[in-house]
Amino acid sequence: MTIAKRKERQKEELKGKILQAAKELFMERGIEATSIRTIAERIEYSPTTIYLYFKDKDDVFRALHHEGFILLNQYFRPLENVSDPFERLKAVARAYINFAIENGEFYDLMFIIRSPLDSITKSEEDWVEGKRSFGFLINTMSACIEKGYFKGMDPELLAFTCWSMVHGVCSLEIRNRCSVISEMNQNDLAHKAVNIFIEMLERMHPSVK
Amino acid sequence: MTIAKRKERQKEELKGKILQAAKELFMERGIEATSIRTIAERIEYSPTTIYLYFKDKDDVFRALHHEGFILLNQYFRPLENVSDPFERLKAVARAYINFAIENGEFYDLMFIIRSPLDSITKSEEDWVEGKRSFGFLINTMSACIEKGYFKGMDPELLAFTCWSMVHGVCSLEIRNRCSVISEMNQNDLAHKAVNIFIEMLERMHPSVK
DNA sequence: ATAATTAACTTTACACCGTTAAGTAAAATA
DNA sequence: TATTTTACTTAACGGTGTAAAGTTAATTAT
Repeated sequence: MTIAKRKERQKEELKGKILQAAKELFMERGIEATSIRTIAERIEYSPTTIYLYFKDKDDVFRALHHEGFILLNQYFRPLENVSDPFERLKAVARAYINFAIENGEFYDLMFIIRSPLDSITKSEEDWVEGKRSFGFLINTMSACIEKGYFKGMDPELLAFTCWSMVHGVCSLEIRNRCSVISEMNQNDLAHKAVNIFIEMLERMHPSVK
Repeated sequence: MTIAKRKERQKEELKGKILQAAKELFMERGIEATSIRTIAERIEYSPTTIYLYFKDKDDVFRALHHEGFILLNQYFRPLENVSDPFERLKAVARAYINFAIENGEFYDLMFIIRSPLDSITKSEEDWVEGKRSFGFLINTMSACIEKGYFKGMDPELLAFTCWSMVHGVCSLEIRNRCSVISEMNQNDLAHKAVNIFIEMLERMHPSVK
């Protein structure tokens, strides 16, 4: 029966190789240039072989989408040690932006692109990493509220609002919509905008009023 | 020479028909399903005819992109009558969201999609409508600052921050990233989030401090 | 040991896409 | 009437995702 196990392992290995090639290509050349055929070429298999391991192209990118959220959660994990919830909230915002800047293609796939997500929200099971990410934000927000920040507000709604703002900055940056801004402000624009947003959050704290 | 004029007119007419067909298709079925070939089919010409009127596919969508900004500016125009700058700022935010909700495909094209913009920022000339849109926001913001709001802040940076937030909400909505939010909050999520943001802006006003 | 079955992969093919080059028929000009 | 120009089409190239059928080697059954 050990021979069956080896086969199993080999299948798993090839699946991994496909994913690895897809990841490399889409990080090197972007998602647009990553086709089933180019993936196949890189691993030296015929294109249709990929369909023995993945349902369709979306299925490949769904796997990368999943990896993206694991990576994002790695950005978040160290922040669990920031004990003050409001400081943690600010740190989350900054970590999120750094993730976006350092992993533009992943960010695109996870939060901007249309295709593979429709099938994800239905499949639920691998979406758990996504929920963990947003969960961390909600928990942080709830802790803030418990500590007296943003009194009387709905943590989920407030978390979404913060996410929206930070996502807005990141997606405008990634999709090149920042050219309307004068050159003087272009540098570090994302962080500058988020600093303003954080300042707004600070002013909402009762002690500042 | 009147015959030449008629010809000129007819050429202009066909160009208009192409654009109209493209617009219909992309509003009905989305940009993905709007190909040169489907546009050609709808106007009952061969696909290659389109290339006699537009440089390439991007050129077609650049024209629609332009139309989109004209439409957005129509949402903004009535707000010029709102004399109080802070009220105007709030109205701009709401108008922007309404535009996005009521013209999802246009919004996608104007603020999310990758393709046709790279060529736009270079061509400048039809980008004027886009500049008018953002200019209106900046002017409003400047008026706010002049009136004592957001003291000492950079109007451009603050305008960008506001835009980011509102864009974040709209793009998460359009690209279906709101399913993490509980059903209770799903209704009118965009406006709920923006209301929170506006509340933050209000708290930044010195008189509230 | 030989025959039948299954697994892993490839070849071929279909229907789409954007785009270019060559061809055509009618209209305008010489 | 002959020539050129205009407006358009046909055919074709190289790309895409994907399904069906074919192939070859390994495994299992007799």
